[in-house]
Amino acid sequence: MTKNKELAEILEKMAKILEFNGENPFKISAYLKAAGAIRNLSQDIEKIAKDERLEEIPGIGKSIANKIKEYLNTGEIKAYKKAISDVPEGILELMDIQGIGPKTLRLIYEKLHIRSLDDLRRVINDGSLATLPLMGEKRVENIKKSIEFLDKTKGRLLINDALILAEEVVRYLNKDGLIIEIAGSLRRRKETIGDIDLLASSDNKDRLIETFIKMPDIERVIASGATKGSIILKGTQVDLRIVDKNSYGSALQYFTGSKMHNIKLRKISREKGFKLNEYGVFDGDKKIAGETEEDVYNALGLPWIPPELREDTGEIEAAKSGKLPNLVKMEDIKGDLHVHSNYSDGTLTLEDIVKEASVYGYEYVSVSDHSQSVKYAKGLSIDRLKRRNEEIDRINKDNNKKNIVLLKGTEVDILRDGSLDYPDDILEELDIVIAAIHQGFKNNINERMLSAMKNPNVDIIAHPTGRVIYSREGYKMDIERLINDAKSTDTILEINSYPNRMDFNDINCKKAKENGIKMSLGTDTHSKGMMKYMELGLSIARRGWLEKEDLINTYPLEELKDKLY
DNA sequence: GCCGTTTTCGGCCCGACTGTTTTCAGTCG
Repeated sequence: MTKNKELAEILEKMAKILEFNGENPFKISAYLKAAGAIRNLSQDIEKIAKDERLEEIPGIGKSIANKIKEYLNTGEIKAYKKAISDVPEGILELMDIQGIGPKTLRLIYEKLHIRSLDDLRRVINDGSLATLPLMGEKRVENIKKSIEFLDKTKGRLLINDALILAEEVVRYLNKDGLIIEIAGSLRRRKETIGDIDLLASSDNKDRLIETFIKMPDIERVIASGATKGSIILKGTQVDLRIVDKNSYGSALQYFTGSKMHNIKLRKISREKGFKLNEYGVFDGDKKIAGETEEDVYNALGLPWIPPELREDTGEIEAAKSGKLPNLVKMEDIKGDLHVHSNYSDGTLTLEDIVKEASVYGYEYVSVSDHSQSVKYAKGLSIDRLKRRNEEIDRINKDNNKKNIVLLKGTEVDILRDGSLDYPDDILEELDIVIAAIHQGFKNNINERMLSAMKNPNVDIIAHPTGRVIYSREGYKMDIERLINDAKSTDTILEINSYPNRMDFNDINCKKAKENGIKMSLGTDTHSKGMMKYMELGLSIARRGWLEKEDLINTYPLEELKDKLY
């Protein structure tokens, strides 16, 4: 699906160029909408183009469809090539600076011949920026600070880091019976978060904003008004919005987004003759909903839609026709199928694992230690594996009354030649075999994974992910092919939710589901906090529209056994 | 540029905050 990504990026850049050229704003949003639609596609754009179905994608019409076809056929888009050649290199990145929009950019380009970030820094320092119309001391200062902020923060926060920061702020503000919660992309549980949005309801708005903008460790206050505050905290922008109780539901809906989801809802609202904003649903001057999110959706003739689905990727249509998925929930999860013990590189003893899992009410946990050749992760020799299994047997016997079963598992390495790191007779003795690559990242990843999947002892394939991989150059895996291979070999795909290893993301989940592939949630936990990681994994699954039956670790133990061996 | 149960043109979601100017344009989400 690399072409999907490339095309989405081109269309987004086109939108920026159009914006710089002061084109019709609706044309700009048309490009952005098309880009978003392609980015969220669970199908390969090349396949759709081949089937002549491009224009069936909402947001893609004749003109953009032709550009897509041109790109797929020739590798370039003439209109794009021309547009980009008319725009000075480096000017587009200036649009990422908070406080500089298209009008200002055009102005500084024409009056001061700014073409790069360095140019901009120069005119700030020599004072010429301040001489422009509508440009005063404060605006220059804000732009200066925004540049510093841009330099300092690289990219977006991973969801788990964003959650920790957001919860910190909520804890700090949450005094005096306040209603406060996380909204925005964090509530939708996106893998990465640009900024943190919080919504609150309070009798004393002024005092809450005051507390908010005076939090310790604040780097900068961007805005503070009567109902809204915006700060930079630890390199991340945090927005707080305060509304009255009777508008809380509509405000929560509004600030949860996504933008595209909201735009479509407003459209539906208009079609019904209503007006929808963050204060409620209005029929003329009469407010007909707003206190809860359910009310808002119901007023528009829709059932409540889970935040994780609100991306305008078909959820509104599904809601209309009563076909929303019944998303998998935490209470459906019967166990974790990928945990490391201190036999290999984890810190938890087998007893610790049982103890923690029993708190969550799990029925089983698979102990999936590394195999013998992964020396840096204390991979288990066959001897140590046997000893670990004996301990598991002992613990299971003792724990009968607790109803938790430890499964004998392994995360067996796929070696450089595609063979597995334990002989078949050893693998046969195990309950669950996960195969994964930890070495030879440059060589034939897909081929080696396929050969592992063909081994009847392999139940689950976990693909290489995360820090380990991204730090090695030349790593290349085709996830499209992985999904096809899993399908042809009837192998379960692991959704690995260890922080930073979430490249088997929601879009891939959706695609795998459409191909009828079963998946498993494996947290890859090495220390305390299994549940935290499981929640992350669950959010990927939910964003991928997965239902209970799509995940094998929602099965009770007996059914799981049938499924695996 | 896209779109259509007020269809092939004329719409396109809606409001808060800032800074500069004095009534509002620009930016953001």
